[in-house]
Amino acid sequence: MKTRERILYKSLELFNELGEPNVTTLLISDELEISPGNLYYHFKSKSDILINLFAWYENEMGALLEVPDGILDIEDQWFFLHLIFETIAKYRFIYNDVVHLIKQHESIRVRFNRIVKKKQHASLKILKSLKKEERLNATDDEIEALCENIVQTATFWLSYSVLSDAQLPDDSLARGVYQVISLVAPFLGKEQRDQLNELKTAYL
Amino acid sequence: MKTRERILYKSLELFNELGEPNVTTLLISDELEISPGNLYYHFKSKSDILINLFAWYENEMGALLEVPDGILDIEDQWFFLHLIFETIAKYRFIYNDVVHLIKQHESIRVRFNRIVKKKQHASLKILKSLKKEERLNATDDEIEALCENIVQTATFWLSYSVLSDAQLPDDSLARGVYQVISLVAPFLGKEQRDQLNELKTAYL
DNA sequence: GTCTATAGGAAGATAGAC
DNA sequence: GTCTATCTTCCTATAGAC
Repeated sequence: MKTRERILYKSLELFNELGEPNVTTLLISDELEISPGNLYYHFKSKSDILINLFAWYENEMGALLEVPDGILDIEDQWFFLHLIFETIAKYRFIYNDVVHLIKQHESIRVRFNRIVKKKQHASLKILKSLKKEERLNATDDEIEALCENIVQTATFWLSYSVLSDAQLPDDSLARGVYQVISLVAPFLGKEQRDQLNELKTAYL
Repeated sequence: MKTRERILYKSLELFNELGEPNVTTLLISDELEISPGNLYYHFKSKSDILINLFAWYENEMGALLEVPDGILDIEDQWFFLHLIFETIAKYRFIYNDVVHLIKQHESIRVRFNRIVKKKQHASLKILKSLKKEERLNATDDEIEALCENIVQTATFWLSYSVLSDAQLPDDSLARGVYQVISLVAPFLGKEQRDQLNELKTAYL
């Protein structure tokens, strides 16, 4: 692996573990056993590293959010949400720091906002096709509020779960998925609510 | 107002506006037109200021969470939640920074966690009495998941709403209250769902 | 591409006079 | 209680040799 890439991977690891503001360029270079000067040969600033990592995240999450066409079964939703949560976990420093990140980098505010909009759009799409298929029983107002709650929960579940347990426990992804589906469940038919319970016992 | 108090109020204001890590002791003293030395006469460190503000928050939120006995009507819930959201808004630097705050101050982790537990306990209490009165129709599993979602939404709604709008808009508190009640609504009877819609048109 | 050395600056905190 | 002056430390970033 080229040095440039090694720097990015190590930064991601350290940002996630310690939070971006607590990771110095010196720490990154130390951990990689290269000189700080070398790091600055590859990146002109610490922000530069951050922006590059954000671009990674943006691409991965963006790609995921393209596909939610024809996701109808609870199991498909479970799987889809799990992929979303994995991506969030992979770049959790962004989520833990959002408010600061967007305050300090206007460009990130715009781009992160675009992702949030895409998430809302994806959930709306799924909910509307569920309604069309008469599997979901909800008014338009209810769907709108539900949509916001889904995205909000997906966005901050991991931050929330860190509050109780210092470490990120293994099952907290599955738990997040379960929480999101619980939001939709009361609007579903009996059959699908039972299916959710099965999934719960299987994964939690 | 004594200098000590003025420092705390100004710090709270600046922490909320800029985020705690971006507020220096020099900035605080500048804004108050006192010397940095004077600030350090009253507080032995920046953390010391933070811990004091956290204690304020802890007291106010703790007091609020003592009372949710006999809250049954949607309107009472609306009012109660509004008080909660106001307190969160007042100390929003804590919520925007939770993950860092608890990583850097173990004592805050424990204390914030205690508040979260109290919040869960309060919602559980309300939900259980609603069920007992047969106004709420949900299984124990559903109530448990609902409870988590309520607290999660209440905790991070403000951070979430900052993502789309740079400023905190006036109605975002009411919007947060509405989102939380929307979580409960599908488990309520028709009469109370209508009541929620009335409240929505009244406040949003 | 990589190193060493160091500039330049900001932030937290203290000493001592008034 | 409050001020000025200053110390120390830490961090980002650059210069210049190899």
